[in-house]
Amino acid sequence: MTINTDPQKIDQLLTRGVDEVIDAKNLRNKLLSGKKLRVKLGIDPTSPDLHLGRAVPLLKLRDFQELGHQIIFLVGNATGVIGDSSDKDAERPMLTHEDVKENMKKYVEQAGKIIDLDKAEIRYNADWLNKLGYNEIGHHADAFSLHEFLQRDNIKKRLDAGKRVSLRELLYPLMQGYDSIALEADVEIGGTDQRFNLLAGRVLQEQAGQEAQDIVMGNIIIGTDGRKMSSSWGNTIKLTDTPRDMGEKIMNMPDDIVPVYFENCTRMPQELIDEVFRDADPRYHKLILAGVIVNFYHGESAACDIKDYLQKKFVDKNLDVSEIEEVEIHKCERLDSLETVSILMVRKGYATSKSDAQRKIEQGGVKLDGINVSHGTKILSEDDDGKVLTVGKKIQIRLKCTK
RNA sequence: GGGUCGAUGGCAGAGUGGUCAAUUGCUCCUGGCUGUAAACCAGGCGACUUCGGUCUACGGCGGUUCGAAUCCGUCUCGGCCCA
Repeated sequence: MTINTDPQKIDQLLTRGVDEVIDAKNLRNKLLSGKKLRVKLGIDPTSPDLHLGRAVPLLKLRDFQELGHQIIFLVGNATGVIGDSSDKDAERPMLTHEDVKENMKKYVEQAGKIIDLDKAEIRYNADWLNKLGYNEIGHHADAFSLHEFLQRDNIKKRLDAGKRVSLRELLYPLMQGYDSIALEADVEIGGTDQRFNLLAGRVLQEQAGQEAQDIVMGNIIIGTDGRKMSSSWGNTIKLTDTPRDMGEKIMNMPDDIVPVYFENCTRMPQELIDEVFRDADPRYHKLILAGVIVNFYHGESAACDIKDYLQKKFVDKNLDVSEIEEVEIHKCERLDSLETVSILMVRKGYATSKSDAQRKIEQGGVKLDGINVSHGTKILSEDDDGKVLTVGKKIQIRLKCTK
């Protein structure tokens, strides 16, 4: 495949969703030269699902791929065990190899929704990192001073707060940096929180006699509640989310982060985005955004369906009963009857425990066909077949009773 | 290695023998308001329950006591200072 050197495309590549490029001039020239570049993105399998935040650099990787460059999707099965604390304000616990292995499988598959895996180089950094000995590690470590490490903002904060900083955490940048040597990377993509680690790659590559990689730092997007997107906050949109979940999360997000998502999480042309924002209605922006994102991850027909659904649910507010997710009522052997509302809620994860379900009911948060479920434990009956159960503002299901 | 302080619910952080399922703040949840969200206001926030209660929980284990998050011993882990 030939390398696309269209200057306009290259500009787009170096700016959209990008916070900073090092060394911008050098990278631009390389891209214009028509040379096929080796572009690396590493992701540690620290949680089972990729989310839209992680997808930002993946989309950037895709941009490179579309221009014809060799992309490398690096699974951090060695770095994942050590754990990077770059984006954390606390020490990250070491994971077990089993955890990492489990997460790894799903990662590659999910990444395949964004990049073309057939043309990508998929690598695992345990293949080289776990072969290093103290001799080499010592050599790498000598390229950095403790002072540099301590100057990192999050490390400094933790030290000032009297929190523990493990020596292990010093190893992380060395590992990520060595990956670049092993892969002979020309470019590395990462989030802005990765700055230190990304720069470590440059230093180590030069130490090893390679040309230093250029760095493309993608924006860090915020979560659906306006805070930093993080799996532990539960404010992520996961790539594995159903179209409906994706759509509803988007409709419920704060208005002012919508443009951020357009820029970083989609590749909708800027002119079209401007067009969308000429309409002042935030709900309209969100509807479009939901459509674009669902289209990308779930396909066109899902996107049409979801826009229709969201329009009805959030704008027209007259959702057809038939469009509400159907949940089957189970039997409850202990009660010798059908299950109760609270058991159903716990089973479906709408409440964390029966006590929690009971509280929601008592507070008037649970309705059956628009009527508050009364105190005590409402036992469902066959008469409830087809009735709509609402829990809070967001959950709505239609009950189904099979005889 | 020595000294010293400390470990409490998702987080922060009170409590220092019974009135503690544990003050308070944040997060979170529910209701109200709103086009959604936010903000704001109100309530809630261990589990189970026949709604009388019952059980589990203040780093682990063991002890003192009628009774322990609180006292003692020991172990594990962390901060700070010294070497």
